[in-house]
Amino acid sequence: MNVTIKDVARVAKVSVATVSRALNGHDNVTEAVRAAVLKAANDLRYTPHAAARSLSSKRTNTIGVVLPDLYGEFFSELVRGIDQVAREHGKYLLVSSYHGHPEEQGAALRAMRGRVDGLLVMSPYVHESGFLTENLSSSLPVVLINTHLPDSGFVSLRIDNHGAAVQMVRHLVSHGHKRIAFVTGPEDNFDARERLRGYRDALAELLPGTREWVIPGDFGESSGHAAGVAIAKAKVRPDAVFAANDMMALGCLFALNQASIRVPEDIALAGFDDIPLARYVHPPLTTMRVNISDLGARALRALLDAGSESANHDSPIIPKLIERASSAGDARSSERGDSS
Amino acid sequence: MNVTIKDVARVAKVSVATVSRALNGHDNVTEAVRAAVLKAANDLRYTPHAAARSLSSKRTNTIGVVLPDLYGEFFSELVRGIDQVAREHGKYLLVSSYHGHPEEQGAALRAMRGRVDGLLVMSPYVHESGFLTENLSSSLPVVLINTHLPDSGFVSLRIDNHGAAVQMVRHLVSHGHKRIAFVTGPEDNFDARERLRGYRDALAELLPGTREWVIPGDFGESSGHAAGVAIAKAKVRPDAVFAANDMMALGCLFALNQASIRVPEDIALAGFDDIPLARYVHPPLTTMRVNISDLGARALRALLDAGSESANHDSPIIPKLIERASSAGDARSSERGDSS
DNA sequence: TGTTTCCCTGAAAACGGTTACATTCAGCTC
DNA sequence: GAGCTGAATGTAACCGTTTTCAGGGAAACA
Repeated sequence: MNVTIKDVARVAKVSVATVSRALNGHDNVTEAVRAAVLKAANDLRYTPHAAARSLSSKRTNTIGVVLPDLYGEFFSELVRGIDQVAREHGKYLLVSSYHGHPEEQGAALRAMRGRVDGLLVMSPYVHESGFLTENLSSSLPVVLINTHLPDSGFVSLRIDNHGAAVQMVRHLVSHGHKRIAFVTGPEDNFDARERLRGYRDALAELLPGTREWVIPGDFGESSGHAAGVAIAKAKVRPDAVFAANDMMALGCLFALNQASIRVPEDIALAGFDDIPLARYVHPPLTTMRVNISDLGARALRALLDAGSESANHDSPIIPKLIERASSAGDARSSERGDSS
Repeated sequence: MNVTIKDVARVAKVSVATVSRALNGHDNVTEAVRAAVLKAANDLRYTPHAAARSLSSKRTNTIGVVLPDLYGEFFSELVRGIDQVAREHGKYLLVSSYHGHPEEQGAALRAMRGRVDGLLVMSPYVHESGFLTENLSSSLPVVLINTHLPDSGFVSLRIDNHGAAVQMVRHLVSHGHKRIAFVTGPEDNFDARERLRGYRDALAELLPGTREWVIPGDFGESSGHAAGVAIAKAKVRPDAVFAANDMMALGCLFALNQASIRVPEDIALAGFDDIPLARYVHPPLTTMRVNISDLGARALRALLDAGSESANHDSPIIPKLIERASSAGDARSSERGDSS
């Protein structure tokens, strides 16, 4: 059996209430008594039982993080940002993933009851919004990350995918490209949709009358490769290809290489995300950098701020254009790694 | 206020004890009653309060994961493996990081009391073993990951860094290389030490009489770059460079490129880890692949198996040699990405 | 029909804290 | 010195479950 608050009380010769007060830093405790309690607690190597504490105090000091997948750079960066803020505030992180299945997500969300003080939820699947609202109805404070859930009333942090896509198209156009193809992400992914929408809007604005050129993709490298093959085979090729994420851009790059199409001389190429790989491939990839750890950090701050509505959490994260050789006029000017 | 078991009991017109039994699948409950309880619970959208439950049942269904850093590929892969097994067993993951400071690690470990049923701990810092044993003394089952803690009695999963380094040196030697330099990792890192030891042992065995050539590094890309610069400046250059991890190998590669030293024609290069980047650089990097998610999965399985000592968790994870162009005799034979 | 057995159900005691409320006691005031 | 005040401490209720124990009723048996 583990040592409980009663043991500490007995050793310190005070009541459990006093022990509780002393350890929690309440001010209505004599210094002498507090010292005695602390000493006893130390001697006994006492650690409060978290479950008991949260049962009576209704606080867990734990934040639930529910993500669609614990995979890859995006996830680790997001968690890193969240973790940083969490440790600043002495909070714990209960992470949970659901693999696409909405029921699983619902179960994960519901099981958080009594475990956490608040919830960080990311759900980029467009069709799941129903499930989401249904399972979030509880009284827990929630902050949504990159999740499309209009009029839900939840605080929601998002990336300005639309604006970033516009920015990228603008960049390509400014380099003289006219026929710009776009490789899409999964249809049910909100980010992918927004990027596509940005591409379309920018095209309409900057190159009125141009026909859009949309190639389906799924965010995977191989779908990018397929897109590249399709482009290589096309009678009329685009001047530039804008892929909805970097992995597809890389797949596309390989396909173009195989077809002996030079990047950027023959076709310019751009991606989205700025994954670490992007700067290392040849030519280095022009892309939109998203500060993911910042997204996570902001999300948790917003959650902890709940109540004080002062902060304007609604301003989206603005990705930053990272201009590298894959879209440059001069392919020789390559960017090197961080070690320079 | 949230709906409690009492509400369910009232609606189902039974006692709370019966509700508890019915919901937990005990067999001493009439089917009719169970159905009524389930219906009531469903209607009320009842979810048991986790803290209360674990207070009385002494089980939390949560596993604590204490890692040195929530950063990068290693972390996300490890957690992915752990998460997979966790969801298979309906467990939750409470993750916590400590940033180098041993006291922080101790605090993180102690604070897990009453929160988790078991602990997965990774602590690659050699000097921390004292703190570790001190804070792990609790009655929690623990599995160590890649942590050097001799004779502690804890189950410990590890990567065979020594054997893998030997394997790599053997590979380099078999390609005719005689002067093989080694770029080390941080001194207080156990993996780094083991790899260095493997390099030394292999050298002594395969090339007796050869002097070792050890260049300090810290696992960061820039230290690899520095090592490359040093090598480029050396009067007598090595035939091959074996870096204790891939990031340093990449840094080294850039430095060699800058110095117009060709890889692998002039100097062969090898890394360790097989990070995704490794196959994309030019030339693709020969390295040792470590199945990190498997490491995580095995660790959690070992933890859940605690008691049934049948499984032999002591067999280390054996990394696999991934032979790519950076160490090949013929630099032209390059390996492409996954999309092929 | 009376007794025994067994199964289902309910009452209540944990679990380990926090906290509202009661109590005590020292220090003041008059 | 009695009465008052307020701070320090103790007592006990409560948080929402699980689980032990006891009770009650039906089925089985004589």
